[in-house]
Amino acid sequence: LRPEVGAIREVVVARLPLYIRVLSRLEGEKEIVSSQELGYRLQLSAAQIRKDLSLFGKFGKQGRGYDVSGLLGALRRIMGLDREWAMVLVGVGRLGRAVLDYGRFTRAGFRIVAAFDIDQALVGKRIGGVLIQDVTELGDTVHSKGVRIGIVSAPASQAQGVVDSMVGVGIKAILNYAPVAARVPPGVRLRDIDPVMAAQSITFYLREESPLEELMP
Amino acid sequence: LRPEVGAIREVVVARLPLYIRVLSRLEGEKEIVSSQELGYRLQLSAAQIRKDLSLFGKFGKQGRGYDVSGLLGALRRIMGLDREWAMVLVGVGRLGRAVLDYGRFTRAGFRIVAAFDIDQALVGKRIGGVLIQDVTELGDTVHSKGVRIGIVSAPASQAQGVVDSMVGVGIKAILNYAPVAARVPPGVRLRDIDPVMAAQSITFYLREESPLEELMP
DNA sequence: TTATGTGAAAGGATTCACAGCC
DNA sequence: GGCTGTGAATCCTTTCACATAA
Repeated sequence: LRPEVGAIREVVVARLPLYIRVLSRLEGEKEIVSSQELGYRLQLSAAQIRKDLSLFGKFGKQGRGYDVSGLLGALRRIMGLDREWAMVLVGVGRLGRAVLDYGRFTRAGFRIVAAFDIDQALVGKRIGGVLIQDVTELGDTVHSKGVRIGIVSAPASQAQGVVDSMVGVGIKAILNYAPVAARVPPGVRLRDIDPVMAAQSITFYLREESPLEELMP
Repeated sequence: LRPEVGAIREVVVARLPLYIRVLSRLEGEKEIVSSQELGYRLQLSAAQIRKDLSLFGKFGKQGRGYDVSGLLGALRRIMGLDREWAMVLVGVGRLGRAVLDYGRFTRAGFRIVAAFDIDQALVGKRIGGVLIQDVTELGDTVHSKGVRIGIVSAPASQAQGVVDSMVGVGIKAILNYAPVAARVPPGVRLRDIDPVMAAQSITFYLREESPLEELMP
């Protein structure tokens, strides 16, 4: 078993942070956990969890289960979460300020090291301890601080442009808060954060009135 | 072809809001769009889009494509987005206030009609025009206003309790901003909104240092 | 006895490829 | 010529079920 990053499927990678989240909560509470209990807590099957973990190694002991803090540490290392990650944020409007004020990134090891905007009234100020710079300085900061993750909190109309600039200066991973389907070249990863889409994906199940057939052309 | 809500797969339902998002942006810009162009903009295959849409009816014209506003309207009706949805929010801390201030829900047809907290210092105040009530009044408000969607913005330690209360008073869909794997009974839909997990799911691809093999037990 | 790790089987989702229509 | 709608084929994901180990 020689796992290559490319051999691990994206669905699996997306589940590991879930495992990390429950394990963190379990740590201190109990030493050992079974795939069954993890599955119960995450509403996943026990087999799924065992198979996911088996892609990266043999972490469990038969007849017992998994060592909570051992597994947690291993998953953190696998995901690259045993270090701090620097991020830059572009777009210091209302949304951008909320993101800067959001404490959970810091607690999880993600540090926003600089923020950018085109509005000269904002440039030079600090929000949540972060200096706001002019967007033209994006490249310099990204290079000098070795940043690889960007947060787009610009308005929708400017989001693609911001994404392009980030890609241009070498950013490899983007969290996009703008409600647009941005395009990125291969090799750059994009994650959309859009609470409205989450809400919209749920109303389908609430509209048991008017059956679908009536809506069909 | 008689589509039943239950026959439509969840992956498909999750994509429809994406289609709605591009179509809204396309509306006014052009009249007709092909599955090819939609696929290009969303980084999906044209076949995928045609197959998804075909589950709900024949919306396109061969040789031409899809009528942008016609398709947009149809998808909105299918998703139940041709009406306003009332929501309640529980947990008016920093995060809750940011959600209340976030204008996009309103613009998308989701109205937060009431907010709840246990902190008596907050009860009676208004944020973004929304009255903050004591949590004990949750049931009354949900019933009198016919609310079916809840937003959990309480601290992690209280999130499951809030979810349970919401379920108890008849809420059927929950947007969970708390970083916990909450459990809901069958029939209640839950969507997690967790920017930190989004960030964590991306670092795996950034850590090409230290190959996975070295991390294996 | 209990619970992992894992091939084999089943079940879903996506893509192919083409008939049919504009 | 161009593009949809759709069975068939492929690919991917999840579950089953059991040998294996503590």
